[in-house]
Amino acid sequence: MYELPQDITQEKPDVFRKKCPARYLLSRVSGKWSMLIVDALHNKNLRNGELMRIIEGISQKMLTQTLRELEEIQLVKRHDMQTVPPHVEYELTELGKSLREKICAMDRWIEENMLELIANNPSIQLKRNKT
Amino acid sequence: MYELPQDITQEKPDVFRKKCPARYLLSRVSGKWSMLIVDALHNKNLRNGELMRIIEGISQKMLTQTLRELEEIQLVKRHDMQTVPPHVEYELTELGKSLREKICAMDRWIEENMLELIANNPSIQLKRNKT
DNA sequence: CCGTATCCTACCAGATACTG
DNA sequence: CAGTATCTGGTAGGATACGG
Repeated sequence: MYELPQDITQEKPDVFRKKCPARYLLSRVSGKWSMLIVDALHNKNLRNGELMRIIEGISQKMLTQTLRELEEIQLVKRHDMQTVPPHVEYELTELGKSLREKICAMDRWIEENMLELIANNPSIQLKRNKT
Repeated sequence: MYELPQDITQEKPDVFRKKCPARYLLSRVSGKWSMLIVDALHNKNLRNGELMRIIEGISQKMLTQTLRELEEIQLVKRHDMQTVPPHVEYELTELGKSLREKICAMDRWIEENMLELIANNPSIQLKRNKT
């Protein structure tokens, strides 16, 4: 899906090109958990447990893993208070806050158009994933 | 990830709730191929082969599969011209065009901020997926 | 040209148990 | 509280071959 480009700086960013870093970033950002985490962090910093409670169905493993990935691409900042018991907060970076606008727009759009999207589609109401 | 709600109509759409259809729709829409296909269909109808050429790296299987899923949730309309050789076009529905705005906003944002996102991250430049 | 049908594999992600 | 570590199965998705 994503291959190393010859020279990143001289390449025009383009999600349609499989060798472009933009494609890799899209796959990271568009993940379901990524979008939900960024959405959840909209107005305040949240702790591990708070995120677990807000995002129903996410596992501890996927939460941690996704947070680390979001940190890596500069969207989330991790604040470890170095206390006992541990207190860690996650915060959106400026870049993250900027992206959040786009993600929230999508999430809210989906919620607003939910009934229309599943209209005449009894099959969707039958689909269920485990967990 | 997604479970059947007791009664869809009386439920407030909420992507954070795992039993809400909005969660299922998000997972469909946020898929990497889904977003690229909707993005690609922005200003004109496209044929199977054209989509294959525009979206580098997508397989025939995933293209067809994703198009069928987008059809199912009323985002894409399939036009079979019933000719020999076959001529099939894909078009965004009104709902699809509405969503396209949100998706394009995300894609363009990623492209514009690509260099900043991978800054200080030589590791990302080393990551590569097969294909 | 526009697909379907199989087969097969990697890895995504859940379950569970353990730690500072 | 906020994580790691390990095991495992399911499935996303690639490769290939065939068909109208």
